[in-house]
Amino acid sequence: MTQQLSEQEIVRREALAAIRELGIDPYPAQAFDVSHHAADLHRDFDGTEGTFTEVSLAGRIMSRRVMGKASFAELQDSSGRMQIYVSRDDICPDENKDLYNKLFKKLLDIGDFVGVKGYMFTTKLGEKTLRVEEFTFLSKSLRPLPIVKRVTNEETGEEEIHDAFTDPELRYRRRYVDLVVNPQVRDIFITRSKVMTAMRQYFNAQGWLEVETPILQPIHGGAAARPFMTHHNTLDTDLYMRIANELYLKRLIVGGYDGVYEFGKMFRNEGMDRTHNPEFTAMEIYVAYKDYEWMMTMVEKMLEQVVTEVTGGSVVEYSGNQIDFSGPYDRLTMLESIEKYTGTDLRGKSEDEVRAFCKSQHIEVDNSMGLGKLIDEIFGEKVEANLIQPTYITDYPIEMTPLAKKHRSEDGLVERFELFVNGKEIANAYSELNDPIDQRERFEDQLKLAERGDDEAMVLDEDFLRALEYGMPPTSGLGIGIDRLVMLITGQHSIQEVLFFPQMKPEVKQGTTSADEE
RNA sequence: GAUCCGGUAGCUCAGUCGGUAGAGCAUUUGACUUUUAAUCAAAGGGUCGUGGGUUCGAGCCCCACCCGGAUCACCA
Repeated sequence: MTQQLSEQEIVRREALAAIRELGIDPYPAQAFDVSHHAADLHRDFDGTEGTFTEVSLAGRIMSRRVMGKASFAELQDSSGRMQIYVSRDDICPDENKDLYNKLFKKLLDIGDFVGVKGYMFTTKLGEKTLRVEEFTFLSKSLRPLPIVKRVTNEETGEEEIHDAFTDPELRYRRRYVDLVVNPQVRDIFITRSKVMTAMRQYFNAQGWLEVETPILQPIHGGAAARPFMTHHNTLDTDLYMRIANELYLKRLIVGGYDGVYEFGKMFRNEGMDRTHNPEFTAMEIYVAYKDYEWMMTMVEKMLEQVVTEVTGGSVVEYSGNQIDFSGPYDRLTMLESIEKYTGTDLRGKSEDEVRAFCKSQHIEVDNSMGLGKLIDEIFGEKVEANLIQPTYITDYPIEMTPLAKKHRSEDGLVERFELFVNGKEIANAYSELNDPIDQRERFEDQLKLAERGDDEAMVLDEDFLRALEYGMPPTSGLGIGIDRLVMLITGQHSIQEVLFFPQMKPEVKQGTTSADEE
């Protein structure tokens, strides 16, 4: 495959060859010993001469200002940037000045990796700077990076960004470039990692076990969604990419663990938009001998701790709302929430009465909708968007929740809650159904839905029923959409901003014609 | 899936009424030993997303398609 090189790419390849001609390996194998990171030096060096005299840094050259025999450059490592001062006679004490005159001034490009050793000082303009005594070339960059310039406006004191690398398509397709030039993007993923670490620490401290369960499943159970299908050649059997791991985690509770949790990718063959990616991360946890009321208390404690550990406080700003994750959170049953936001109490109402209410509220309904579906529609239209502060909605209609236990006192409802924040669901939990006979009937109800054409109805999993027949303790289970939680905590409005590599259509290469599909 | 917006130099963008393709940064050459988007002088760099059409002439108008974004519908 031949590629058309731009002028700048040709120049960089010529520089690569010239570096080799100087006897310098542009891709040396040996390790470079790093003593500090840029952020450490900005924090710890107070300007006192004679401190920080043996400092070595490594990273990319991000800018360079050459003034004859002396130069300034910015070196960027994983922590940030440090200005370096390079003087010809410092790095070339002998007669041969090639290292400065040729390598540093001519052959070095923005994006190249270098290692520098020297001592810290403060320039007359007050910037902490590393004066370089030893300069080591570490890796050549053959493609120009986008040049993003940040400058502090002297009048307003605000940071202005020039020539920002903002095109979403390029940013997502070349996330590595995005991460190099946009530090705020790097920070989002650091926060994402911290969120997951803080959750793990919370669960591990309770003695619950982190587990892994199959991604390739013969039956796509545990949720209502269209799956991806694949095929195992040796077994000659079709397999599904999991849409949920719920049924496997419950099998582990049957097996005797007190608590199990899994952070896992789920795969759903459905539409994509600002809040949906075909693969996404869910955290599911199951704890024996507990119910959904206990789970609500656990979740609010856990989220308060996680948000506080990650952000330094319990309040997060999102879409102009101050969202406070400190518990306890409001708890409303679904019917109470509808009464609160519509003024109408639907308790004890018949399906026809509820349908008439929908029409009076201009909510679109059709005759295939049962009572549970109608109530869910009203909730979605009238209530959901109002739930800005973390709020538990409890006690859902039984029809839509085949894996939850029937309510201990309310007919037609199940012991389920969802946690809403900023008008969006971020967690879903049940007192888990552990009655194998009831569970079989619920699966059979789902089969009837499937026969009526519902391609998202849940599939009957005979082995899961067998596990329940051996006996499962009363258990509460919870799922949290990690991507959406991270969106909230980092203030992002697109799931693509919290996934390193969001799903994209394949890049089209020029000159190729794609065969017609279908 | 529907509607709207966008795709022009390595990057960010401008491009008037349809009449020779523009700027800043980046790149190249030169000057400069404490710069701060360094500065100064000069130069090179384009299949205007793809394919058709209208026209004497298309970045611009028309049609189709590709990619992306936003909104809506469905879903978590």
